[in-house]
Amino acid sequence: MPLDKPNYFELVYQVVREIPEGRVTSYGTIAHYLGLKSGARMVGYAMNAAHALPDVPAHRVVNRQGLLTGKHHFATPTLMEELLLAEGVQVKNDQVQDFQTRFWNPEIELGV
DNA sequence: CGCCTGACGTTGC
DNA sequence: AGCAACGCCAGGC
Repeated sequence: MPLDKPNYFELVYQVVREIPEGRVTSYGTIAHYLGLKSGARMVGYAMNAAHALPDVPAHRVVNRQGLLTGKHHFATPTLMEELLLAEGVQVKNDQVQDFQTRFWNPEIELGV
């Protein structure tokens, strides 16, 4: 793993990697957890590069609305939806159902 | 070296 | 309550 990239990406990867199956979280939450106040975009940006890493389930990371905003960046626009459905996450019209219930908070799950 | 874009979020109207 | 604009930061051209 080349350290040419900022630690950002690795930090994000670590958190995303800790996301349990059937659970989802938001970019802003990860950003806030890492201290990237308004770096929600950066998290999504990191996800873009994360597509190369197999242990980074980017499909479990959605926006604040629980909407699959990044599905278009996957191999296929339906892959993200498929993966979530395969994990038991109900997805309707590119939107995660029971998002609030499926929400995974790193600050709580990881113990801050 | 400077401008534009981008998997978001928040605030204002 | 819905829509628009701004802010933040990094990578690509």
